[in-house]
Formats: sequence, C-alpha cells, structure tokens
Amino acid sequence: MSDSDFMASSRDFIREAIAEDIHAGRFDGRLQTRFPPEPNGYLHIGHAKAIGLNFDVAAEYNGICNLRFDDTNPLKEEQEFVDAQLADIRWLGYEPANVYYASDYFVQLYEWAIELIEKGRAYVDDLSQEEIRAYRGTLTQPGSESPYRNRSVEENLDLFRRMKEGEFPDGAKVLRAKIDMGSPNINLRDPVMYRIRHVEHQRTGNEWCIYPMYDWAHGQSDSIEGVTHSLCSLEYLNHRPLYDWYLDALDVYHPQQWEFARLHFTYTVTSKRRLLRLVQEGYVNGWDDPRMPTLAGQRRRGVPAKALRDLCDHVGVARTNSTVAIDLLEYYIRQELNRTANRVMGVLDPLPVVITNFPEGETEWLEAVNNPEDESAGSRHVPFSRNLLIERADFMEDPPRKFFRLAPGREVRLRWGYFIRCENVIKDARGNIVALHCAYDPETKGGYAPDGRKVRGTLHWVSADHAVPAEVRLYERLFKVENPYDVPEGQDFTANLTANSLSVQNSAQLEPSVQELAVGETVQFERKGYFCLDPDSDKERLVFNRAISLRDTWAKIQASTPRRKSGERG
RNA sequence: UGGGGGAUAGUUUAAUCGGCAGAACACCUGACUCUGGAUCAGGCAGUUGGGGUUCGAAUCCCUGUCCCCCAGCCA
Repeated sequence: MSDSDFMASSRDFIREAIAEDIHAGRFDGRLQTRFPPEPNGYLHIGHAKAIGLNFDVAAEYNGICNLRFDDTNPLKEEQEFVDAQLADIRWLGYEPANVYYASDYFVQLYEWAIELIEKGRAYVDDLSQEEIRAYRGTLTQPGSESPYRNRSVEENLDLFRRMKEGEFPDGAKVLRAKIDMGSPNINLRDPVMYRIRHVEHQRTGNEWCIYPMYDWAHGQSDSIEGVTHSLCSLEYLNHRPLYDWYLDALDVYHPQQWEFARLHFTYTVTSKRRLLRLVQEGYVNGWDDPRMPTLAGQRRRGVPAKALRDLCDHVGVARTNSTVAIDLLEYYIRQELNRTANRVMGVLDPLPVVITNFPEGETEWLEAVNNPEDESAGSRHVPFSRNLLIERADFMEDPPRKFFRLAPGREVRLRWGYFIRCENVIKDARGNIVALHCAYDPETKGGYAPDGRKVRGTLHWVSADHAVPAEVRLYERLFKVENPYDVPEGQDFTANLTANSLSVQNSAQLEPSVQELAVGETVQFERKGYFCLDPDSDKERLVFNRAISLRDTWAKIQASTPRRKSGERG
C-alpha cells in the first residue's frame, strides 16, 4: 500500500471500510458512489459534506460518482430544483459521471414488486392510513398484523395491477412488504412500498398513479446502477436492515450502505421545511438570497466553493453528531479570499476631503498592487485628484486613545498615495462635519517620507471626480442566537431572526477599475471586507454583496474599552 | 420506556488498534506591517462519572450518566 492509499484509507471509518473492500476484492475492486438528493428544495452548506464525500471518495479510488435525483414523491418535487441542484454541485467543483433519476426505474421497481408478491413477501393492504398507524404499535409495543396480510398471491397480484391501473382512489390501498410486525425496528413492521397518488410527476407525467416509497426505491436504484457504497446520513441507520432485506428478497446485486453524521452550523437552520418558510414568508429574497445557507445563496454572496470544501476536509467524516461554529466557515472564507481576491479601494460612507495644495482639474495615476498575497496578480493605476473621499469613520474630531486614523492636525497615509495632514474641518450650520481640508506632501508619493517620518494610519480613499457609485448590501447573520431552534414556549424559530440582517449602503463610491468586474467576481475593498458583484448590477448601477468583513481588531478594541461618557471627553 | 447510534479543550477534530493526549477555529499576549488585513512567535484550555485489568488505558472489562435517531401512504 502506498503512502497516499494509507492516508486515504485511514482518514475516516468509511474510507477505511472502502479500502478494505477494495483490498479484499469485494465488488471486483470497483468503487461507485452516488449523491441522491430529492429535488424538493435547494442544496445547502450541510449538503456540501455529503457531496464532497461521495465525489472525493470516488476520485480517490478511481471510481465514479453519479448524481441521482430521488424523485419518488411528485407532490414535493419540481424541475426548478433539479436544475438548481445540478448547478450547485458543479459550482462546488464536482461533475457527476452520470445524471440519473429514480423515476427512470419505475418499471423495473414495479416488476420487482410483482416478484415479491409472487414470492409471498408483499401484499396489498386495505387498511386506512390511521389504521396502519394503529396496527404498527409503538416504540415499546409490538405491532399487530393486518387482516389483509394473508391474501392469496393471486388476489394480491390482481389488486396491485388494478392499483397501478388507477382503479382505486388515493389512500385506498397500499402495497406492503411482509416482514415482521413484532420487530423492535419499526421500519421492519411491514413497511409500505407503494402508495396511490393520482398526481402528475414532473418527469413521468400521468403514466403512474402509484409511487414507490424511499426505502423501496433507494436500494434497488443503487443496485440497478451498480453502486458499491451507498453513503447516507445517520438517520438512515435504522433503515439499513430494510435496505438489505429488499435486496436479499430480490436476490439482486447488493451494494453496501454506510451512514455518517450530517453537518450542522451554529446560527443557521438547514431543514428544508424552515428554509422554505424563510423564502415563502418573505424573510429573505428567494432561495439565493446571500443570507441563505443554500449553496446558491452562498455563491451569490461571494463565498468561494473552496472554503466549503476546506471546511468539510477539516471536519471529516464520523458518526458523531456535531455542530460546527460558523466562525470556522468564516475563517476558511477569509483564508481563501485573502489568497485569491484582488484588492480595490472603495469608500462605503464617504466624507469629502479637499487636497488644498493639489491643483484643480489635474489627475495623477498611482500604481496600486492588486494582491499583496499574490505577485502574479500584478498592479493597476488609481486616479488621485484634488477632491477625494475617505471613510467617515476614519476621521474623528476628538479621537480617543489608540485611534490611529485622521484627526485635526494629524498626518496619515493614503493607501498607494501620499501622506496628508488634516488642516481644517468644515461644518454645516448644524455642526455636522461635511468636508475636510488637507494638505498632501508631494515628497511622500508611493507612501514613504524621504525624511523617514512615520505615520500610524493608512486610509483607503477614492478620487471623487473618478469614482463609480455603487449599492453595497451588508449582511448580518440571519439568526441572532447560536441555536435558532431554541425558542421560548409558543414561538418558533423565526423569533430568533436578526432584526435587520440586510442593510443597504447607497452612497458607496468605488475606484473606477471595478467597472471591469464580472458578475459573481469577488474582490476585497481594502480595510473593509470582501465584496461580490451581484447579478442585480447593470451599467447604471453596480451592486455588491459583502461576502464577509475583514477581521477587525479596531472594532474589538473599541468594544472592550469601557466607553467614556461624552461629558468626560477631552 | 423497545431498538439503534454516539460522547476527547468553549467548538470541530487527531492519537499508527495498550505506549509522551497532537492540531485547527475562537480567545489572550507580543513581534512585524503602506490594509487595525495578512504573516510570525507565544499563551489559555481536554479524554462523560465511578470501579477494574495492566509497568502503562482516550483505547480493554464492569457499571452508571448524558445526547441523537426511529411509531409518514416524507426523503
């Protein structure tokens, strides 16, 4: 075994089991996985783990991974979700070897069901839904057998055929596997295989009015496709005996199911039901709202797929339920963006600065490095003029200690530009600061003073005469508490929603080079954070989403310093 | 409560199947810096309780505790 084989096999219990199987020649040494979402919603960051595991494992063992849409319940499924899920998987960086649909196997499944009936291992039950529930027993009490359980094979065959032909209304009958009503595993108490649903399926139209249940469809689909390792989440552990029972009863090719823990995050909900509510009740603007934990939302927000993959690698695969702190995802997002995102200067909340000793109407183009972390990213030129804009928060008339930015009489550096000194504060009639008059030192071009004097602060800025206006959307976490499900009596998770998780900055002014950005591209606005050009942008108006802020130690210092009352100041 | 799965710093994890509990995030210092970013150095902090076997236990045995999943004609 080579080093890399060893590494791969020892990474987690699933890879270990797979390595053993391959070594033992099980499945002829073949490896095939599948990612099997139901197209009833958008994929979210929790799915990234299952997607990555299935595709990565396949790649590691020279196998293949298919995408299979588990479309057995037409009530909930839509083509929109099929398309979105495929797009999201591709965005994550994976390409399915094949795209399959469980609905492609409806005929085979039907024939297999007849085979089970003929073997005396399945029967048509006339019990109502409520009766079936009552007959099933409870967690602690065994169930009891349906009075229809011992119908003849002929009668079952006839009834099942008529179910399929649409003779009975929804709910009138079901096909059940005949297993064991006394089993301690409730999944084995004669599970339903088919239910009657006179609804149109998004792919098979009105061809069918009986639809297979998950358990009946899943293992058989795996078998048909030749899946070797069927990897799913922990809640299916109790289903494995049924998965195996069907395959054994049919005596067909038998894949191996393995279960692993799902990925959860703090400050996040990922249940489809709740995500659907956020969308339907208008708490967010659609499935791809940048605040949503959906892959579509994260992509739109500017989160790099690599960050998600790195996080999954770190978390690994185990059977332990865990909730990852969202800070860890944020760390990987920053780490990746720091490496890859070009820098740009943009002022979100502008304060005019007049460079009193710079000639009116003149422009000087200064060289600015695109990415200090990546020399190959090169440089660009940014315009400098008499009329500049800086961030309002970068000036204080009466600065506290440790404030390194601009203040009356104080000198700072303009990023990639000159040192400037604040000489005058201009106010309106009400005393609001409306502009600053500063003098620049022509000797400090490039950011260094020939006399060796130093400044504490470096500010980002733009030339007001050249700046491009933009709308900037800032996002807070959607939920204000670590565990959104933790709510007071009588309330639901929406009680934990952050009040203003979206705030729009309409007055942002950016350096002109942003006009060359493509939609979906993420750049760093220096000192502010990473921002992604939104599809809402047009020629007239650029729209950016803040993917994430930069780490902000100054904010931390401010927060930890006991605030002085205004009366105590100065 | 029947059945099944699980428990290692605050969080997510590693420990080559009995041999020095090692990382990352978060947090705190400090250095450096033309981003209060990044980087670098350091610090804080852990084996679910009890008992046993052993020279030696996160790991094996016994016995508790706690958490998760299952009673859809959802997946």
